[in-house]
Amino acid sequence: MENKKNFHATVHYDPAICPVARTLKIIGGKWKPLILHLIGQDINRFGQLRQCMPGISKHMLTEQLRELEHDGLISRSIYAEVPPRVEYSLTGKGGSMLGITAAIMEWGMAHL
Amino acid sequence: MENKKNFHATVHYDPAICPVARTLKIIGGKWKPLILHLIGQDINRFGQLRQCMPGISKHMLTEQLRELEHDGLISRSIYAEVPPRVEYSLTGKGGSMLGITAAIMEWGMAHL
DNA sequence: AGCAATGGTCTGGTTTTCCTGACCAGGTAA
DNA sequence: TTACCTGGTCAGGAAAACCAGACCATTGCT
Repeated sequence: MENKKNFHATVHYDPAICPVARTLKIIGGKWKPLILHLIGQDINRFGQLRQCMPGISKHMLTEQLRELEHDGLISRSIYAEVPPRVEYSLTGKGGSMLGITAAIMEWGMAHL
Repeated sequence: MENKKNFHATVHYDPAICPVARTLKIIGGKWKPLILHLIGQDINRFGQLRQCMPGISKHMLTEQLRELEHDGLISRSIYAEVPPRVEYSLTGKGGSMLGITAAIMEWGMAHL
């Protein structure tokens, strides 16, 4: 126990290592799991996503999408049409998040 | 299409029904999934939880625990010792959240 | 007397999150 | 000409989340 008082109550746990804590740093916000879930359902255009997230502002949605893209979870494709169309899709890494959103959905269906 | 312009882009989706959105209302914060995960690991005392969540204040931890208790996910037991001991444990409903935290943990282990 | 231990509460202030509403491009349709 | 489409950007401010540090009770040890 070295220079450690109160040994019996200490917990040997490193949050810098904990995969739960670290994953939550990436998707721990208010919107991100929902965005990933929606894109996974092929709701993949900016306007459609907004419709599905009542109350979110354009600014915030843009910001969240940029962060997800930066973290390599989604990719963004622009189609040179008129008016221009933008589609978001899950990357492999992003698709692997669907296990989490599926667990969330299952819980909701069972308990709400 | 009734009185609906721009029909082709509308999405038929009700967020008040979406189990993902509704579940996120309960555990969508910064700390709650981690708290549930830790209690699931038998890290169940106030002081221990604090150690595992660097940066969280006593006030915030108290608040989150109270909300989880209010939502029926955890229960609180006080032992009349000196100094008094308090232990938190998962209810059945709370235990069923471990599927979600497990998915989060798995993702973290695979991708970080 | 003075300190340690646990599990908090409370005040006051900072930081993060989030929203509203205006604005933009560039083509198209009335 | 004027309005509309998409997918944004930007300024400004409100609200929510969050933190540090002081304080409290009780009992036992020194």
